[in-house]
Amino acid sequence: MIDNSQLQPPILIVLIGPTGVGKTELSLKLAENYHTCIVSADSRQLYKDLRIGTAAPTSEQQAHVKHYLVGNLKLTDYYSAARYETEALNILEKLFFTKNIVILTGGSMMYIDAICKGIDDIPTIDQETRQTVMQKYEQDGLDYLCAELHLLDPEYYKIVDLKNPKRIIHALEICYMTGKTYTSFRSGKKKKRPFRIIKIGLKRDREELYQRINDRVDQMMKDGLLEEARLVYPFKTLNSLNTVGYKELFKYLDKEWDLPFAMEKIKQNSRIYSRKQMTWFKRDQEIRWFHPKQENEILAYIQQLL
RNA sequence: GGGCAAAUACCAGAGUGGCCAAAUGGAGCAGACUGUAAAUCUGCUGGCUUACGCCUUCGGUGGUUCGAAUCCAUCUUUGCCCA
Repeated sequence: MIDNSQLQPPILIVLIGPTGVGKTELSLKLAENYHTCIVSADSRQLYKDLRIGTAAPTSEQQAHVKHYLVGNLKLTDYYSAARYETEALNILEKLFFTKNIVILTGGSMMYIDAICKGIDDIPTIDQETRQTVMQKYEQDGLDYLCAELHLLDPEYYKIVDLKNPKRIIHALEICYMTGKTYTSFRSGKKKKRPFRIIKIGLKRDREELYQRINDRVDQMMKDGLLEEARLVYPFKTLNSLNTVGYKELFKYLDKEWDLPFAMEKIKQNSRIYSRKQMTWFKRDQEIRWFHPKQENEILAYIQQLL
């Protein structure tokens, strides 16, 4: 007597798509349908104090379906895609003890990839190194850092975007801190996961998506986004608040912009972000695309793969 | 009715005789992406072309000039001022 279902690896349904496309709504339906829970892959919904502006699932929604990795961080907490990979995988491992299907949803492209493909094990940079490199950057400029990188990791130097300070700085941080090249940590290997992955992409016509984004921003304002922004204003320089919806309102609070303009900018930056997400997702051939309304087709598609 | 100023590409706005298809910024479009990624960065943005290049543009028309977005005349529109 062999129960075949026990031999099948569990399944992670990955629901992705640009901001405002309707992931949350559909993820709830799928979760209900499969009597399972949801793990978020959203780098900003992680923060407890950014509920409204990140369109995080509401407490009612969360009472209905259990969510993981939503609202569990303080704005001051250090976080990264690597940390996310570790935490999310731990959660998934536990969930798969009791569930055969779990849903992962969110729009943070790199977080999704961290789960599905994995990222290399690269040490986390300590404060001291971080400051040292930052100081060099500010004092000597990007060209100096590039020259430094050319010496320390010529291989990476050849392929990096030499105009992108973030990349150069990070590579140098690794070199300084570990005494090894950044290249030596870059395996580029896809990690094996103990579960199957079904990637569902949600997309809408651009016009339709933009309309939803615009409407959603108006709704957020009605729901108290400005108040939320005021509360977190003291932390505005933190990376966690380099976030669409907040950075624009900080400009308003700083009296640089008037409110209607700030709102227009939130909408615009959200639209830009949605395009950036699509650019990233387009490369991923594993994604099967649907319109959010095609619930039945989506269910049928999943069914056929189970 | 009179006087003055302005009109530049999607928008704003530089350019005031050749180095101008026209700075710069914004917007738009496309792209890159392994550690703070809602971050950061790149390219394109008059038409045709892979490109060299060619063609059509700087409110309209007509001039001056080897050559005009730039000078002149005139018309139109807009803003301001005086009546």
